[in-house]
Amino acid sequence: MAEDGGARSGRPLRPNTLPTMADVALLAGVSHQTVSRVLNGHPSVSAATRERVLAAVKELDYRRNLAARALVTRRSRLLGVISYDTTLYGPASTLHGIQRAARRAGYFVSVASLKALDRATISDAFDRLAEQGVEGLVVIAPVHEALRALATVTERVPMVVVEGGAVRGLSSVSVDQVAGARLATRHLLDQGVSSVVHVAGPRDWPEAEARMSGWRRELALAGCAAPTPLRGDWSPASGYAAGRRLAAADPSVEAVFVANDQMALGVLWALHEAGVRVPADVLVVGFDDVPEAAYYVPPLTTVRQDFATVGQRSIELLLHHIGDRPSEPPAVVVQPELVVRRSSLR
Amino acid sequence: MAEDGGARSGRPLRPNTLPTMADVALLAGVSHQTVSRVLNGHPSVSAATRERVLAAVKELDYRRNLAARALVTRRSRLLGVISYDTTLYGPASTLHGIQRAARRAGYFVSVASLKALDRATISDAFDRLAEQGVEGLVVIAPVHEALRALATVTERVPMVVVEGGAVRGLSSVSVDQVAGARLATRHLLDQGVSSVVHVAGPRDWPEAEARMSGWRRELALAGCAAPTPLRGDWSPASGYAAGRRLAAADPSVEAVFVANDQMALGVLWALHEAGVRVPADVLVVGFDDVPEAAYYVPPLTTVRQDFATVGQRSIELLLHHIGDRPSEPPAVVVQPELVVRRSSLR
DNA sequence: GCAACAGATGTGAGCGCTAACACGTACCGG
DNA sequence: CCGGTACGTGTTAGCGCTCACATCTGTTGC
Repeated sequence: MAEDGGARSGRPLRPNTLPTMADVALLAGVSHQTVSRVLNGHPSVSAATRERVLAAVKELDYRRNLAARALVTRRSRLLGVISYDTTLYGPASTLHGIQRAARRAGYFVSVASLKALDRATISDAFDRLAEQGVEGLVVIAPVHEALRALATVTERVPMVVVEGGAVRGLSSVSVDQVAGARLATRHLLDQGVSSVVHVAGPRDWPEAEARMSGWRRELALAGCAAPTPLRGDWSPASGYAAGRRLAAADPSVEAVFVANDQMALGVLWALHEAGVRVPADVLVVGFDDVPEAAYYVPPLTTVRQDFATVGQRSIELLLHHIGDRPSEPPAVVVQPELVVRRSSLR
Repeated sequence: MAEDGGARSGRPLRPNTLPTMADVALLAGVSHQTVSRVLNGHPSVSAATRERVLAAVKELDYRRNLAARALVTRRSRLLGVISYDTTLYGPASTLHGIQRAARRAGYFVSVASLKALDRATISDAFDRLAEQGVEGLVVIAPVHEALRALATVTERVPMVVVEGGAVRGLSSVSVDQVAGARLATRHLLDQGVSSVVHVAGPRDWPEAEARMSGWRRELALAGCAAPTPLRGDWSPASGYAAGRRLAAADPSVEAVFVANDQMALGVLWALHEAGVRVPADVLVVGFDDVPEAAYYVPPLTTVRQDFATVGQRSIELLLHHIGDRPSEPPAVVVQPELVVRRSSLR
């Protein structure tokens, strides 16, 4: 065991350079090809040779040069991810799921985290990933514009779109936003309210649109007219603004379905500030189930999205594409789940 | 302009293969070396030739093969990041800062996001990054154990540690946790309370220890005895548990300094549930300034850590190391900032 | 008018690895 | 006892690129 990190016992061919297969081969008294075979788990290597090679690898602290490997195999073992603002809980969790699934499958992940979603930015991100030789692409593209930009990328790289709504020809993974919104709205109606107000996400976001349409559908089913939704931008600040308008304008509001938890937090605070009690006076439901939602004041009823599963499924789908399986399920839909807490219980 | 993505006009040497420099060279009527020069911005290329080459590049939709480039230059232009749970706000923001700074400097980033911080996991992550040929490493290592594991990695890869406290020989970037904690404690004392209780983070986290010692120091300066701190694990749930104990045990508690915002959220809810009013009965201060903190009930006074700057500085420091500048500042300290909101104002 | 030079371009080698094939040696049946 | 068939191992070529150097212009100085 080479526990003394200071003294390298092997004599590399050239100093000041990382050891190569040739160095290992020399030390083990075999050819570099045999070293390669050992490292790649090729069957036809005798146990004794394998031992000797592994010992040499350990002694030299040798590690393969993946660039050289990629060059000759024409496979980078790299997957690319294009994502919007990985600081947010949703994308961050999805990305985490992607990373884990990719690693399990023996792939690396290269991430391009964008601040904007215009065509130039996306195309630049794509170029960077293409140069790295990514074998496939996951696009966490929550905005219509991004998908339009992507459509102009006429590359032959397998691609999976996450949370972008349906796109012609592209396979996608997403949470059933409409179903989630209906769950939330239905739940509020079940509490006996006569209607439900909606604080929506920004236009141009398919997720926001889908949640809105689910809310509309469920209200229609219950025979309620849908009031004009308020618009936010996902931020707590915008939720706060919406909450203030709600509290000021209309004392008849009985229930609010907010398009995400962060905005719901803003709404809760605005209502609290205005002396409106939740849930006694108004019921509130959010969307996402961020880890903090259970400790909001009051604990927030919300729709849980399993981002980890979304990430995992997107990699599974992508790997199928890379494997050239001809016809795969073009779309994977993950079902959301209503998590009931006090904010919606009378 | 090749606006029609469907028709590739160039005739690659081999079909079914991405175009290479040779293909571009052929089309432009120059040598592959000239293509290389154009792409690398080498000065001695005539304007006319450059134009022709760029046109060929565009027509073939050519992109460099970075693996081949890395092989010959012996530079991967890749930086590695080892981080703990990139789902959390702090690491996610830091990572984002790192990515941006790295990209600006022309580097790619490969991330190993760990779920555990034992030696085996860290060493595995290190192996994966080393195989990729990372030129430097940023370790977001919030736990003593990780640093110990890292110390056994006897590699010659430049390394910067983020938020790990001081480590012998390793340069580091961190927020001045002690100063932040003192700011928070001082502020509470300034409100006229006679003492401050602390809900601390887990043992083995240097950040938690530093915040605790800052709190101790400031209390000592004010001549107060420091009560035994409560321990949490950073989660809202653990904050809630601490809050309940606080509310139940001691009606004399006037102020609480909580080691992070998530736990503070749990504390706030526990106090609310117990009928303890914040800030009327008890003052609360958190740490981090997550985006939601301004909308907690009540809005939370907290200590802002500029994670983006931390990420950026860590890359700057790392690049200095890679550039073989002999003696760089071994440690960069970013100053935190107190953000006063209602939870701490009588 | 020719050496000296600078700028623009081409040529060859080789980075570290894997794929394909060639080459042993041992063991089998006829 | 020889051809076949394993199996283990070595040899060679080449992935796509950049580096060092060679070459080939055209321009300048004396």
